[in-house]
Amino acid sequence: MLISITLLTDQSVIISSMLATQNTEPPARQRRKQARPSELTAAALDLFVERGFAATKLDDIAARAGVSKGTLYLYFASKEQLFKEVIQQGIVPVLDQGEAMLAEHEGDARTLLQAMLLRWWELIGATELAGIPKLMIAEAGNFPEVAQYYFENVILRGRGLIRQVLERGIAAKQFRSMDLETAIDVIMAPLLMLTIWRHSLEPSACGKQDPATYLNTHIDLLLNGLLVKEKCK
Amino acid sequence: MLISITLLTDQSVIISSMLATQNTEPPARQRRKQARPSELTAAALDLFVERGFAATKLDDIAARAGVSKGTLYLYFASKEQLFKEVIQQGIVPVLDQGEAMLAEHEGDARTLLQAMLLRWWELIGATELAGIPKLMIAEAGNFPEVAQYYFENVILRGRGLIRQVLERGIAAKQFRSMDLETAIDVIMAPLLMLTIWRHSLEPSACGKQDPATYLNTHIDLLLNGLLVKEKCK
Amino acid sequence: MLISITLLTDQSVIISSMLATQNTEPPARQRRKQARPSELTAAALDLFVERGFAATKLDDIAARAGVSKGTLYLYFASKEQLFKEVIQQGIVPVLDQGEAMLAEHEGDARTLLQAMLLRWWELIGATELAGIPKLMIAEAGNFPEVAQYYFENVILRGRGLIRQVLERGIAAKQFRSMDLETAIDVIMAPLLMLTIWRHSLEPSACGKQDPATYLNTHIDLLLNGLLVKEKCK
Amino acid sequence: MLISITLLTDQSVIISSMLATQNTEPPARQRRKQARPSELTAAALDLFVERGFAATKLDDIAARAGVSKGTLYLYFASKEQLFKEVIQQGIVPVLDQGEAMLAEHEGDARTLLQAMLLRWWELIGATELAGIPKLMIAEAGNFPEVAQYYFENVILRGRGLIRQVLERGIAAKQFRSMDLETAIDVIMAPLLMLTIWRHSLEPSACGKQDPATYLNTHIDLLLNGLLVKEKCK
DNA sequence: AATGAATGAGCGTTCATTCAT
DNA sequence: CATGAATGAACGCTCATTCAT
Repeated sequence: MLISITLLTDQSVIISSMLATQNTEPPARQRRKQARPSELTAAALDLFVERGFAATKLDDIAARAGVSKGTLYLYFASKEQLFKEVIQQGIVPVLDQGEAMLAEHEGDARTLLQAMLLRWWELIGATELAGIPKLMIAEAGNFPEVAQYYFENVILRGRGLIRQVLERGIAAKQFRSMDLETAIDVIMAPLLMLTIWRHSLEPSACGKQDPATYLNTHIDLLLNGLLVKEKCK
Repeated sequence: MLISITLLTDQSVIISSMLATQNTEPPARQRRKQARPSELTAAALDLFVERGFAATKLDDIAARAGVSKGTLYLYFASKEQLFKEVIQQGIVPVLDQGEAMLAEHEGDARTLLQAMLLRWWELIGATELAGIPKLMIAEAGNFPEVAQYYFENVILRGRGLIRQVLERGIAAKQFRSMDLETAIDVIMAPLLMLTIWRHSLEPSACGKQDPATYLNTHIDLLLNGLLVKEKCK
Repeated sequence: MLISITLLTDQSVIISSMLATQNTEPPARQRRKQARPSELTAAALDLFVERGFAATKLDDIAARAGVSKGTLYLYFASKEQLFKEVIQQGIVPVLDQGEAMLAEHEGDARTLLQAMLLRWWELIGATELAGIPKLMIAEAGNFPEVAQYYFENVILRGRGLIRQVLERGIAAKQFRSMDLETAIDVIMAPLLMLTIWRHSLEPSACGKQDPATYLNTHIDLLLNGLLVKEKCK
Repeated sequence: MLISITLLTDQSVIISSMLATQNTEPPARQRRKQARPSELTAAALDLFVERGFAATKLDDIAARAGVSKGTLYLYFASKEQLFKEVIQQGIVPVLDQGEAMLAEHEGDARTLLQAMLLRWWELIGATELAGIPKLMIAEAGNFPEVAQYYFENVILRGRGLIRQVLERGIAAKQFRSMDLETAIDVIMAPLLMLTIWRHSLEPSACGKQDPATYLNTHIDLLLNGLLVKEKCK
């Protein structure tokens, strides 16, 4: 446990530094035609997350992106199509990175699990992509086709990553044997809730502690549990 | 752990029986005047959860409730007012029960924590109220006033219940010392995610294990952690 | 020819009196629900004829009918559906009358032909229905389905009426033998052009003679031809 | 009549040969600068006739002409201006030819009338210009200024041509005396209806006889009438 | 109380027109 | 000359809200 605490402390530093690394601007101005679609989806993502699909007006998306309403239709056939591309183009690339990371990683399962959760925070939780889970949850009922896509290409793949880590740890007798699927839920739920929270009720709440502490405590609890360990005499 | 397992097994039975206890029909037909408003909010809740506030038409709510569209305006001044009452009347009463339960409970913190989570499932997770968290998350951005109300009267009070249990357990040296607020998050997040999941992506997903197993595993992991305990020689 | 002239003179009187018999108002005010659709299609017909389908705005139709734009959608699912009903409900009933008339008529073919053309003028040419041929011509390319319907239920049936009269006259040696289909065209074209003219270029033209004279001259030319008859010595 | 029949047979040959003389391609590729405007109006005419003015998009015109949408504005100040030029440049030159033909023609009125109607078919009815009457009819209400122009420069001049022929025939005792204006209508209506028909409902209709037969029968009926001539003993 | 016909402001979408390249 | 990205006014259609019955 002492090691663990020390490690966690170190990670706090790492996480904090990660949080500062965001939004590097594109270098020059050869934008327009190429950059436009992602500018538009970025604006749309913000507003869809903030207000939901139906309550977001195309005028507002266009205004936020600094274009006129008609311009949206040069790039997306409809509001619904815009929604689909917001989801698809937004988060799928991240999964590729995650799977690459798992493949190349060496080392014990515990360290790997920590690294992956931190990486998730770095690539999703701390970026604007963090709004997608809330958005997808809110709109799944209205876009079952997109929900299906999201389930297969984001959720299943993401769970697969965690599952492999847990299996590796159980095989190495590092982790207890457990119901894998539920364990994945328990691991991811606090992280997802954090991103959901930040895009929903947090503005109506009072103070909130920093994510670094949150992640550390979550990982600590996850690894060691709530109960006081029996003393070894 | 052996004790724990036994207990969990027992709880499975309890939970399973709880899951069967739902949807008790109102006894007779003295409805109309008194029951109307709650029939309308019930219909509205279903549709708001399924489609979101903006995408739900008053026609559909009226149709589901079996009345005409104009009738809604005999009971609610506007669609927004209907939304507010759906939230307020839906979930606040449950908190009263929870606080009463905590006040009268005696016994060790571990048992109390288990009992409260099971009770939460019984009163919220297994009922139609389980849709409210998803709904509130989705609409908080559009109804900050309702979000504020929800935060103060549902979230803060609910967290207070868990916090007291944790404090009791820490004081009795049954629980480790930890960051309380994060611990509350970690405890509640999987349960909340379960209800959210059921009202969003689950229809697009394949099979899902039963909630009893889920709750048991969650509590087990929560209490004991992921790591293999060091052997005591 | 002397007989013919006398007859034509009489017909002028008949035609003139026919022209005065129009638009008898409905007696009472049990209208609303029943009368609304036909009020709306009447307003739509006027504007569709005047401006064409695409150039007619729903606002204008609603304004002319004295209702709001939304009201149109209580009776017609779309602008296109409104167009279809304007055509179908407008002119098909008239064909029923025409076929009934033919069935009961006795007498020589020449008189019957004259009577039918006059009847056509009375029921179509002199009413607001006269706008439908122009409308259908202008929009056939955009609504092939409606055009198909119009062809089968209006044009074919109408031509059938004329064809029977011609066949009756040829059998009785009253009419010359001729290519029937072309003869039908030649008979109807001036009448159709008259209605088309009145709903298109007439407002841009100067004076125009009265329809009674027009019909008389047309029938006279039709029956006797342009050439001076060779004297019989 | 025998003479007449023989003549008509000859005319069938003439007409048939005329029908084959269409769509002569421009010889070489000195196009671009000079030919552009007429390429654009030709494309516009096709689409205006097929769909009407309002329902024709500039994109479609540009696409059919093989240019970009912006290019249209290098030659026409607006869509409305394009419409005007389609009408004006399309049909006015033909009237010049007609008037020239009348001036130089010698011979009896009957032959002249036949020749003029055949010529009309050759220059208008059998070419793409045949779409203009339908177009003008459909859009007169929306473009009164163009309608006025069309009336004065096409209709009045065209009627004048026929009127002179009729007057010549009446003066020569070849034609009966009649109401001239109505006679012009009766003569032209079947021809106009033929062109209108071909650009509107014909695609929705079944088979159609050939124009040569149609013209012959029309002229025969026009000259001799429907009634059986009284036998001369 | 309950209805449902009527309303009209508002939104998604289209398309004639402009203009920088 | 020619392009095509961008615009914004306008239109079809929706739906929360009202009110006469």
